[in-house]
Formats: sequence, C-alpha cells, structure tokens
Amino acid sequence: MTRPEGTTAPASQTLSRGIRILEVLADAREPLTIDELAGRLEVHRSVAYRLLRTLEDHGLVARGSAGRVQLGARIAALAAGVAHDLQAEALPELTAIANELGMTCFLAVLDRDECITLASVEPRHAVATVAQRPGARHPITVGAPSKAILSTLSPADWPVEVGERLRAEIAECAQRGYATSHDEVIPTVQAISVPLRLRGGQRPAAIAVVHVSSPADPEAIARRLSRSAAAISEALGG
Amino acid sequence: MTRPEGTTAPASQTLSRGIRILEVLADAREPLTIDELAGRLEVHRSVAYRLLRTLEDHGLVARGSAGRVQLGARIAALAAGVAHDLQAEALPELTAIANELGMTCFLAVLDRDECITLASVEPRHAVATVAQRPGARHPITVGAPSKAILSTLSPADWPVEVGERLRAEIAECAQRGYATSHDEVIPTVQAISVPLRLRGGQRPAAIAVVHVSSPADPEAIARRLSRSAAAISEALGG
DNA sequence: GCGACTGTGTTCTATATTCGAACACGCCGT
DNA sequence: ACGGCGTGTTCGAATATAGAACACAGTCGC
Repeated sequence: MTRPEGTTAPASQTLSRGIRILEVLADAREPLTIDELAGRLEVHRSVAYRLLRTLEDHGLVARGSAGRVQLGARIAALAAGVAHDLQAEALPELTAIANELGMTCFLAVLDRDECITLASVEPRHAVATVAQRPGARHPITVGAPSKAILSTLSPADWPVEVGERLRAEIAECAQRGYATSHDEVIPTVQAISVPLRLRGGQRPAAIAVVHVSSPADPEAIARRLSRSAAAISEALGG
Repeated sequence: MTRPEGTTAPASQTLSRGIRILEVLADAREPLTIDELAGRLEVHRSVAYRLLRTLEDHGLVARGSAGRVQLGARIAALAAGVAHDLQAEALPELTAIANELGMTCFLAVLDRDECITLASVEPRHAVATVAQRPGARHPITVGAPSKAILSTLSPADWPVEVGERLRAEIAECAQRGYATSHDEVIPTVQAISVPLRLRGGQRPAAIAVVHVSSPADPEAIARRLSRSAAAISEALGG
C-alpha cells in the first residue's frame, strides 16, 4: 500500500487493526464471531484470527460461549493504571461527597477533545440513581465537568473551537469557580462541577455531582466540592 | 527471526509489542520517556516510537509533561465494555450490600488463571476502608471470590492444579454455598464471597465483602450476599 | 558563549513479518 | 447426505515493519 498521498503520519497498520478489534468489541457489547469481527474491520478473516490470538494471549479478549469473542477482564487491570494516583486520592473524597449530599459524585478528566469519567460513586439512598459509569465519554463542549475543565485552561490550549455563547459561559465559570449544566447530557439531569487545580503536567480534571431535581443551594454544593478539590490537589502536590 | 523452534502459535509481533507498551505503562504508574519504554520492551527506539504514535491516535496513551508517555483515559472507556451487562446489573446490588453491611463490596470474575475485580463499592462510613480497586488481580487460588468461583466449576474445568488442602476447602464451599478467606491477600483482612450462578457461556463470577474485624455472623452475611447473587443471576437470565 | 548530553521526530532500505487465499475439519440444521 | 456456517491451519507473495543513521531542540556545566 503506497502512502495515500496527503497523509503525514506513518502509523502501524497491524497495531491499529488490533486496537480496532477492542473498540468494536467494546461497542458491540455482546460476543461476536470472528467473521462478524472481520467484516466490521474490513480485513480478511485470517488476519482477524491472528490478531485475536495475540490479544487473547495477553488476556485482552476472551472466548465466550460457542467460541465467540468478547473483551477480556485484563483490560480492567490496564484501566486501573490510568491516572492511578489521581484516582486513589479522589475516591475517598468522592465517597464522602456522594453520601453527604446524597448525589452521585464522579471524577472526569480531559482526554484530547473528550471528557471521560474515570470513577463514580453513588450515594446510599439513591432515589433516581443517575448512572454515570466509569468510562462514560462526552465531547469536551458538553456537560458541567467539561466547562469546569476548560475554565482552568487558557483558550489557546482548548482542543476545539468553541462558540461565543459557550465561551462566555466558561468565562463565568472561571470567575465564580464552578460550572453547571442542565439537560445537556441527559434530559432533566443537572450537574455541578468544580475543577481540580493540579500542578502542571497533570491532566486537567474535575469532580462533579449530578442530580435530577434542582439543587437547594448550588453555591453550597460548589463550596463542598471545592473543599474536596483542594484536598485532592494538595495531596498530589498541586 | 526464524520460528524459535518448539513454538506452535504464530502471533502478531507488532500487536504484541504494542500491548506490552500498555502493560508496562500500567505497571510503571508514572510517565516514561520513549527511551525508557524501548529499553523495557527491548525493542529499537524507533519501533517504540511508531507504536506509540499509533496508540496515541487511538487515545490509549497520552503525552504528559515534558513529552513523557502515560496511559490514556480512553482505556477506561474500553474497560466499561467488559462484561457490561453483568456490571450494570451488579452495581446497584453492590451499593445496597456495602451500605447495609458497612463493608466494601465488590464483583470479581474468572479470567484464565486469575480472579479480577471489575467493580467495587465502599460503604458510607468506612472506618478502615479496605481498598479493593477495580482492576485488582489475584491468582485464582487466592482469596474468597476465587474459591467461590472454583466451587461452581467441575475440577476438570479448573485452569490450574490445586493441592489437596485447597481442593477440600473448595468442596466445603460448594456445600455451604459461600467461601471465606483470612489473611490471604492482605494481612488481617477477611472476606466472604458467594458465586453467581449465571447461564452457561457467561464468565464465572462472584460477589464478596471484605472486612478487617471478624464478622459477627458469617452465615447471615452469606445469606445477604446470596440474595443479591440470585437477583443478579435472574436478571441476566441465569 | 560552547560543547556534551538527553530527548523527540524523520528518513531510508533490507528483510522479516504480515497479508490474504485456499484448504481441512467439526457441527448443526434441513 | 448435503450445504451452510463456524473455527483453525498452511503457504507463497508482497508489503508493512524493523532498525540504523540522521536532524534538531532543550538543558546542563563550565
């Protein structure tokens, strides 16, 4: 295959195909046959087979019923290594907040142009428990944590173009120290988020709570979040 | 490189090296330079470079401070796809158990010869919170969930050889319906676990609680776990 | 200011690795 | 028995990869 012309980055075809297998399996959410997989990847079946065997050797995929293929649990072990220190420091704080406020509380980080949830804690008596599962992804322009994170970055460092409207809202977040969202990700769901002020080099992050009804006192919730945010930042040498 | 002789399985060298990058990064728990990475993988620096760029394209690694390399948050998104239905059904039950019993409660699955924690919920007022983070791995011969899982399998299906001592203990677990552990993983930590009885083809799994002091009534705890285990199994058509 | 050092990123050719087709086999319906 | 569908294996051709050498930027010591 000759270089497809304008492309600049020579990347590894084999590795890329292997990763796409994982992406397809994560997306499918059910075991697939090798043929189905090869079809979706648009590669020859024998290629998919060899890649699968390699992934299987490393435990990243596993065989389910009838020889079908699914994601392996070892991926969870890899994910535990993502921002390990941050997760370790944040989890106790998330638990405390969730139970004090009676809301689901989670930690999200900036990853390229997305906001990805790394950890989430649900409160004890969750009436209408808002599912904010680890691994959830949103564009960085959507949701309270996204705005909180962008408010800590200079616009030059923003990974995407933002409209004038959103830019103004983020500026407001920067001033008052917290961000909010209504109906942005899930209808009727509202959120309040506060950014973490970590030392340079750490990836930008934020903690947030979600709730279905209007919060009694957003300012008070923001102050509570800020307290934990400061504790986490300090523990990580922010 | 000619086939190293007795080896039977032709696997993909490129993909395997790419995965090892992820494994090394998860293990290191701090950003590495490309040279450090290449050294640990025993590959040429330019090879590591190309693989890294590919991984970066897919968001599986990210650049930290000073161009150093670390795991990317997208891995968390992949991990969310591991046994997705099982996690979705189990999480509410884990939360309920954790808060009712005041102990950390988690879900573990069998993966080859290891027992891997997929999800974990800490109770509200955790005095001495036992860290059982998602992604934690143990040999399948160690810990209460391991024994609970093995007790549901016929010895012929066990992925490892087990001694006479452990075999007897597992048989006992099969009879009474739950497994226990003392000081097996962490000193002074005890655990109680109950297997999930899922339909064939699903990967063997168990739920468990951990505690630092001796439980008042192990039988009662086991009954509580069994109730949730039955609910989860039923929801998944077990 | 100037080198030595350490790091990233690029270019290039030989060749080992991968690709992709064809084949062997087992299983389950009709 | 047959055809369809699935996994797993073999093998030659060709291409994607491996690995070396090079270019360049920042940083330290002096």
